[in-house]
Amino acid sequence: MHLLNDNLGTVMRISELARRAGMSAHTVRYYEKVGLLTPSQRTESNYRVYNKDDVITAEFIKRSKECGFSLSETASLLAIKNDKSQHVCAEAKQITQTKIIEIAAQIENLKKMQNTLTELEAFCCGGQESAEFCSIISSLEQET
Amino acid sequence: MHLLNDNLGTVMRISELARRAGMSAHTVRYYEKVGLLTPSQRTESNYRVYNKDDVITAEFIKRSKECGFSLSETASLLAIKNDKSQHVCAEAKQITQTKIIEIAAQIENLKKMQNTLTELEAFCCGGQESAEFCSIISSLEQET
DNA sequence: TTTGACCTTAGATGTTACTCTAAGGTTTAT
DNA sequence: ATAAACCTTAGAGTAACATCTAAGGTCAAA
Ligand SMILES: [Zn+2]
Ligand SMILES: [Zn+2]
Ligand SMILES: [Zn+2]
Ligand SMILES: [Zn+2]
Repeated sequence: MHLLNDNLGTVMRISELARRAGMSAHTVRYYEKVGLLTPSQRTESNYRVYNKDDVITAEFIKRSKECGFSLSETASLLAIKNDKSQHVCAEAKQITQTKIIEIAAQIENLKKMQNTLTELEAFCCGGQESAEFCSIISSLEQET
Repeated sequence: MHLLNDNLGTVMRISELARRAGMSAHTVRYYEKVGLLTPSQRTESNYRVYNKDDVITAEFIKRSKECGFSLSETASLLAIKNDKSQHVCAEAKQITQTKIIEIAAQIENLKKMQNTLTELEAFCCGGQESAEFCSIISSLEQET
């Protein structure tokens, strides 16, 4: 039986949802398994059926990930989104601020690495001579 | 039987090596399993025995990790360190440059996240009112 | 009607780097 | 002698996030 003659464009199966949200169907099923994205219906033959709201949810997840939120943090944000009247701004802002701090720490750490590596690199000739006196290797060997 | 009466200070068991290199004994065994750090001997009762060179290797691994190298990249660097005459500076420099580029990309990505999050956060009141009009949630919901 | 695209499930696999457990043997100090 | 502290192994578990497989069912079109 055809899925949705009178719903064309508003209702879709997994591949179309995945395409629209920019993820694979595999990933969509995975998100369902971990409770992030449940299809609103099933066909008689048990195919997942998604609607416009599901697309919004899928895109929400996508953007949340792009902002650096983990799936578990995304779940918290989705819970707010899905029942806004039962949640307050403070919750969303808290999650966001925590993430900002976390990312700042990661950036700091990477910058330190970057500095160390740049120093290491600067003194290495990078030529075809033996690594016997390579500054990169000897810096890693000895402390300070 | 006592381990090493005539070797005190130069030879040690796993806990001492771990302590000196700032890692757990578990982790040392793990590094052995993946081929990074093999004890130079075993006692009669099969305890791992490490010497000064092993400490240097363990510290090498530690510093390499702190520079952002993965265990597999660390393995390549260790291979150079352990047979310097058969390797050239170009190899070490190549690994280092690749890592520098990789880290730069990570920093860029995190900075983008940071900017996005900071924008999201700026417009959210963070108060105890309903999340109905929360700018964080609605930004994640809609595109652009 | 048959091909090919699409869908279903449970569950295995992959990555990176550990971290821990169980069940037991060894060493050292009191 | 016995307890505390240490060691051994194989293998399971963790985190985060998928990714893939096998074995099969469904659907639309040529
Ligand atoms: Zn050189
Ligand atoms: Zn060099
Ligand atoms: Zn508000
Ligand atoms: Zn808000």
